[in-house]
Amino acid sequence: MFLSIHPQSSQPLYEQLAGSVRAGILDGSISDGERLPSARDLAGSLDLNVHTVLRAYGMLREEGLLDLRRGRGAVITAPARDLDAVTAALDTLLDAAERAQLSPETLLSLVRSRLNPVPTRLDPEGPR
Amino acid sequence: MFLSIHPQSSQPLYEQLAGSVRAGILDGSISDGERLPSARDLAGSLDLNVHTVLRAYGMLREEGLLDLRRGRGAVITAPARDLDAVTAALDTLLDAAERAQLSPETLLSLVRSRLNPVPTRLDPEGPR
DNA sequence: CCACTTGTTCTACTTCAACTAGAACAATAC
DNA sequence: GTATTGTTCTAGTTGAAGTAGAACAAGTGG
Repeated sequence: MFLSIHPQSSQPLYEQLAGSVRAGILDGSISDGERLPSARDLAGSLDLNVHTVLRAYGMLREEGLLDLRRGRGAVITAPARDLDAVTAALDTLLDAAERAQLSPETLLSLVRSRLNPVPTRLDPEGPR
Repeated sequence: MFLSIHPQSSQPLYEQLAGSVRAGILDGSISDGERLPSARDLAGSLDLNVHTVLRAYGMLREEGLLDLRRGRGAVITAPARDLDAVTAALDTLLDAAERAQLSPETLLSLVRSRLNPVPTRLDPEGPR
């Protein structure tokens, strides 16, 4: 199981860690029912703080990917998914984006705007 | 021209602004050669600081989307792009992701990892 | 030439998320 | 019971984001 962290990245550590677990689930290197290291252990081996690891674990639980219980630890609860269509579509998208000479930032903006049309946080006044 | 900003969003204001301009270029509401408001004007109408707007403008310039010159302002330098293939591929991807029951976070992680395999900032030690 | 506009480049300050640190506590495993 | 492990606090540091003001340089337009 490869959980890699880049301390110099602009992405928050807990995001990186959660993303790493998600990627592991998708590519099959982490399978359903598998037990992740305890937060304290993982924090030790990745040289992170326990709270940072627990924050990532908490995110994954909210996404339904992880089951957390005291004394036992973190267990993957990811249903089997068929990703062939997703990876194929992603390949097509990246190819099309390259042909259109879209920068990575632009493509990410595009994807983000489709995934999250409006900010979810409380926004009493709305857009200006 | 719609440049909308959500002050409550988790995304930085300058990122939102840059993303809004990118989106405007893509959907045709901002066209090549068009002049954006001066940083001071835009900051006034969006209720932002001048530096925040200039930071967004600077990002867009680095991406080759904007030409900045003193006294004249900000002019779009976006080449015409054919986005039909991109939007079609994006539709397919979102559909496939929904079928596979991937959360938005997971899908974004997936796209990000394909766009940016390794963090670009200086990272003397590499992953741990 | 001259006044004005506008980006460029500084310094300085505030705010807040991210991260670290330590501790006490509660549920679970063995 | 004992050890493990997540849960929940408080508290502190760090750095990016954002604001604020000013001086400056290169254009625009009269």
